[in-house]
Amino acid sequence: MTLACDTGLRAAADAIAELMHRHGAQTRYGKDEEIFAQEDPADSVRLVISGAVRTTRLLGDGRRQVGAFYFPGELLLETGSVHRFSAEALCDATLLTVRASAIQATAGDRQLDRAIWEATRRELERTQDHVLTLGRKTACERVASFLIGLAQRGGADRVSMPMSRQDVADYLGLTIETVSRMLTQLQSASVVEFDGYRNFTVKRWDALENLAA
Amino acid sequence: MTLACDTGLRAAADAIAELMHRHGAQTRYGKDEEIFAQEDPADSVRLVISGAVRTTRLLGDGRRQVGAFYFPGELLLETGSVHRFSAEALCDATLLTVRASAIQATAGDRQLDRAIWEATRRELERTQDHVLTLGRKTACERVASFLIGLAQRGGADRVSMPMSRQDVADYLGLTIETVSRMLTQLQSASVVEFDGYRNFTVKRWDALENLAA
DNA sequence: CGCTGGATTGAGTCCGGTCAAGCCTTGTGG
DNA sequence: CCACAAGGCTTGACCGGACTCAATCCAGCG
Repeated sequence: MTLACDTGLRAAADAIAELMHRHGAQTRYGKDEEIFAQEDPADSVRLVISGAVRTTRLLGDGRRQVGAFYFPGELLLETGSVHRFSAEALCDATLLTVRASAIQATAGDRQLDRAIWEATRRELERTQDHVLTLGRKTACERVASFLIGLAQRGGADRVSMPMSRQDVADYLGLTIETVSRMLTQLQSASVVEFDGYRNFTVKRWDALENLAA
Repeated sequence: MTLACDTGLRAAADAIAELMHRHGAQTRYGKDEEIFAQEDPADSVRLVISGAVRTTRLLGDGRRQVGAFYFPGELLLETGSVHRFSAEALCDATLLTVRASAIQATAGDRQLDRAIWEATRRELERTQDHVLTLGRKTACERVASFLIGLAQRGGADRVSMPMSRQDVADYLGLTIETVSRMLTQLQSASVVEFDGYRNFTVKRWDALENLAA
């Protein structure tokens, strides 16, 4: 578990994927099915195989904040002993779950430590970016940043957006109406083009990146 | 070093404090002096001895987001190879700095790994709370949450608030005017009482916690 | 087809931002 | 020790971006 330096990172990622496939149990979840709940004991690491997942927290009066979205190949891990978020499947999804005890049983494997460390580090960096977005960006900039994030992770030209407008709103600290208006606006400006509610293509990358600030 | 109460955690915290005192170089920084800059190589871990520190990020057009504040006993570590934030002293401050290479030289010390891991875990959790605050809380709730955080870390009855209104605003995603109005409001409601700009006492804890949501 | 629930669109409101004085501490120099 | 300057903080008036409420649209599905 070392701070800097990227050598061996790929190997670490492979190590955990391999370990998870060896020790993990594969589970299918239906749309909106709960994967774990807030306050549940956090004793597992999960790898998304297919589909997508959101993590959420609730405020006493029902206000909801989406913490993050997870796509295939990404690790869903909570670092404490109790879940601070709940997690639900955005759409039908398959996850590979490994109990922390199984991981500890292989303790001494530095590559594994390394992989979990790297996942946590990435999570922290993503969360820090999220703070900047929520703290200092306008509605339009938030939506643009969000679309960029999706498009970058998607890889393909036509980007799939499996979450609802409500999920996007709760992720960006906005309302569904505002999200909808901004998407319409971006489309009118020919920056992106939607086909259906859940798929879009980036038409003008430079414009989108400018709008994201 | 005030990490939680887990077994061995205290020991881990002590381990890093001890290591830092053994290998670290103590440096003094004046008010607003830069400790490290965004984009600088991140090759050190720092322990705050006295004073306080803020980390900040800038958007292209000058909008500023404060990532976090660090007080004595807290570790200031950036997990990647390059700083994603800059750090400045809030007031005159003393820090103990250890190069990552010195830490790697003692690799094999699991307690040390553990301490850095715990610090990162805490950082992630604090950042996640920050996201909830920025995404879903009102101005008043944000300020109340912030005061609670300060008061809890301070310990004493009379809480010191070493950062400026601008720092608070940039931390909470508000303007100095709004922060000021909320503080006035909380004081009018006898929830807190300020003496001077930089010190306050919590008068009604229950009310403050209610207001923080 | 018609139903249903999510998404869009519109009108009006309000919270927090902006702009502009004015105040208060703190610090400096006489 | 006081006077004064300067910068940070507060307060007020006004504005505007995002929220609220409500009507309508439309894609997906039975």
